[in-house]
Amino acid sequence: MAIRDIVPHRRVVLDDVARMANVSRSTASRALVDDPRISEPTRTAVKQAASELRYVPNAAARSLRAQRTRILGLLLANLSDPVHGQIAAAFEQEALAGGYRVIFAAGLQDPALERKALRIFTEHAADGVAMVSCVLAPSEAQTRVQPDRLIMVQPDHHRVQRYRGPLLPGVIMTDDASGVEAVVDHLVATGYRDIAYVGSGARAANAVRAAAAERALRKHGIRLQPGRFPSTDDSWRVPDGIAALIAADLPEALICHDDKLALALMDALRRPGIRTPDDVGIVGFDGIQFAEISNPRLTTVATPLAELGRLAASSLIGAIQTGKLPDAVVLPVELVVRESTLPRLPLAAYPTADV
Amino acid sequence: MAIRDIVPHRRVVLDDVARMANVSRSTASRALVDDPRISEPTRTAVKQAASELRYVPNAAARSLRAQRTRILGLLLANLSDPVHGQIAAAFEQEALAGGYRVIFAAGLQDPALERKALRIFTEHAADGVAMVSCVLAPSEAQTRVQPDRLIMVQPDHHRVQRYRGPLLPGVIMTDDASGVEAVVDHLVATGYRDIAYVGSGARAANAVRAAAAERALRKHGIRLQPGRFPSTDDSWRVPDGIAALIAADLPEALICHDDKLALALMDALRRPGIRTPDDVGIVGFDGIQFAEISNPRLTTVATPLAELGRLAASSLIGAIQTGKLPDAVVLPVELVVRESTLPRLPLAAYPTADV
DNA sequence: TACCTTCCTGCAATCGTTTGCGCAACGGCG
DNA sequence: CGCCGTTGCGCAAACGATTGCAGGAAGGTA
Repeated sequence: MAIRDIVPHRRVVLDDVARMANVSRSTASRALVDDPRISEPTRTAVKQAASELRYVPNAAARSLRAQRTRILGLLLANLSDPVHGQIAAAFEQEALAGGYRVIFAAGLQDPALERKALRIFTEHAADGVAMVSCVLAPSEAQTRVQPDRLIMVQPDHHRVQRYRGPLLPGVIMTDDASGVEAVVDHLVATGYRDIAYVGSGARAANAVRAAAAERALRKHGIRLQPGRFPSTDDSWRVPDGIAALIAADLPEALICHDDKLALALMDALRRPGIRTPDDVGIVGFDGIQFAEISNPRLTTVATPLAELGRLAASSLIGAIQTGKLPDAVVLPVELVVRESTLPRLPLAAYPTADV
Repeated sequence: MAIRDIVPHRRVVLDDVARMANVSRSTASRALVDDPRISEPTRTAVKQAASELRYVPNAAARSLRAQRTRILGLLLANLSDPVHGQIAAAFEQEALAGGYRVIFAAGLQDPALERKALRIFTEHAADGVAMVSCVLAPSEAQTRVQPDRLIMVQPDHHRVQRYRGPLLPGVIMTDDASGVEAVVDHLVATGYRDIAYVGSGARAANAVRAAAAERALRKHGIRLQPGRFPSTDDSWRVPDGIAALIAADLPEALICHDDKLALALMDALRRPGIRTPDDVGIVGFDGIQFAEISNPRLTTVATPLAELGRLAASSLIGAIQTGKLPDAVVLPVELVVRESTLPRLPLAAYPTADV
């Protein structure tokens, strides 16, 4: 039987394959998934027919019947953000390796958008959902998707809020508090005393990092003036107005909410003529790749971005298969000291540990 | 009838809604989509029941019957890349606004991965597919997914290869050649003569940009030595070896394959003590946001990244609805001159046009 | 009363798979 | 020869929605 006898102008379906192989639909289906009940010659014939016809199974039909979609929903703050880009890439790769597809949505720190995304995931009956840096309360999220198929990635709020109870399963946290503490210790050890925090208004992690900075500084007997400088919005440029404000009341060091802000701030401060690290030390958070090649290279707290994505995906897949969500985990972060918080030295004298 | 009488521990389906509203499944279905045949009171009752039961339609069942999934497949080079992140974000947003969901895959410049992704899109019966910066030949891609539902985003090869024939519909191109030409004109006008190109081996756009640089330079009577410097791989660090090579044979200006490479190269050249722009002019390509805040700020060719994403999505949706792919289009790019190709001036004297 | 519209609703088929169950055919064994 | 266990396959029923078609009720007209 030739291909053209079977294929009109319609998608090839399982029946076509079965017909070509002279077996029933059920046999064809079983042969394609290597069901042991099917004999070797039949299996071969079916596979041969399938490949000849370029048969591609229909995921919707399969999902409908199997009650399993092999789709993972990934909801994150912002697709274009380098931090989330790295997480997303790792998530996608891990999911693909496990045989799962990923459907994405950006929450943009907007609860309404996040709800909408969760609804979409539910419509598509995603087998699992991961939320990264979202603003929706975990309790609400759990009412909107199957709570035992939900992974949330977020900073460790508990540590800062001196929370002692048991942790929710399925939460993957980064130890932002320790990171900020390491930053403060480093700054103080380097000789900085007048230290300020600059936040990025819209971001979910802001409160945690700011509070952690406050506590860590207090440990050294240094007081952080809350609200000393206004928070910036989430854009790539720090307004000249804010830069001028900071320039007029210049601390010795600035802890920034994240790397992007740190880099943007370094740039904005160049206009009023303030140099890093000569005039002010600057440190970021996240450890994005641009921080490694900025000028000066940026001191930051490296978070395991790829690991976060991988772990979220693999935890989810594990939860789907075993029905059990992994316990909450707090991933360590690492202080990476680079040029932006060091007294100016000959370039060759800079530490090269991270190169 | 109370909710608990109807909902055991199973997902709510249309039948449940129908039963609660005392109508048939078909009436319930029609009421939910505001079919004019359904009377007002019935419609209201059904909607009331649906919301009370928190009914969410099953996308798989709907797609199966309707032969339309409202899913768009987006295949791009690299999810974690800032360039593609911006495109992806815009694509997702536009798709969502049009009522479409996006399923992603990263091709990583690997034909095998790209084929696999296309197969996945086919399995999910995506209504449309967009490929951004992919390496698969358009002709092959067209055999693997419905060719009239396929958008490809890529640099304009034709311009460089002096191709004169008709352009394939459904292709969205960026005018890389003009961009590079503008760069060269700018460099020459600024006084640079000894100009080299540094490529990034794995990237698809590399050949186009390199060839365009060669042609543009020839126009000014300048010869580009092909292979003067080795291509880098796609990483964030330029190996010290390559930096040393360049330092030893330093041109007056370097045209880099993209912004990431340009920034990485500026950084790598700092170690042998070469400063930008004092010792060498450097220019990138793409116009990523970090190029606006690097030190020095980077001269680059801004490509309309968000527009690319939006246009890809809206073209696709248009093609799905009208059945007709839009004609090929070439989007203009724009030279943005910043500090990295200017003689060192007092900071205040720099052009601020793009600030 | 008979008949025709108009409006609203329900029946049942359909989309393309997976899968529980039943049934032949076959060979071995007593 | 009769019985039984295996092996290999097919029948038909799901999964949850959409939709062509038909039918019942209500109202108007001759």
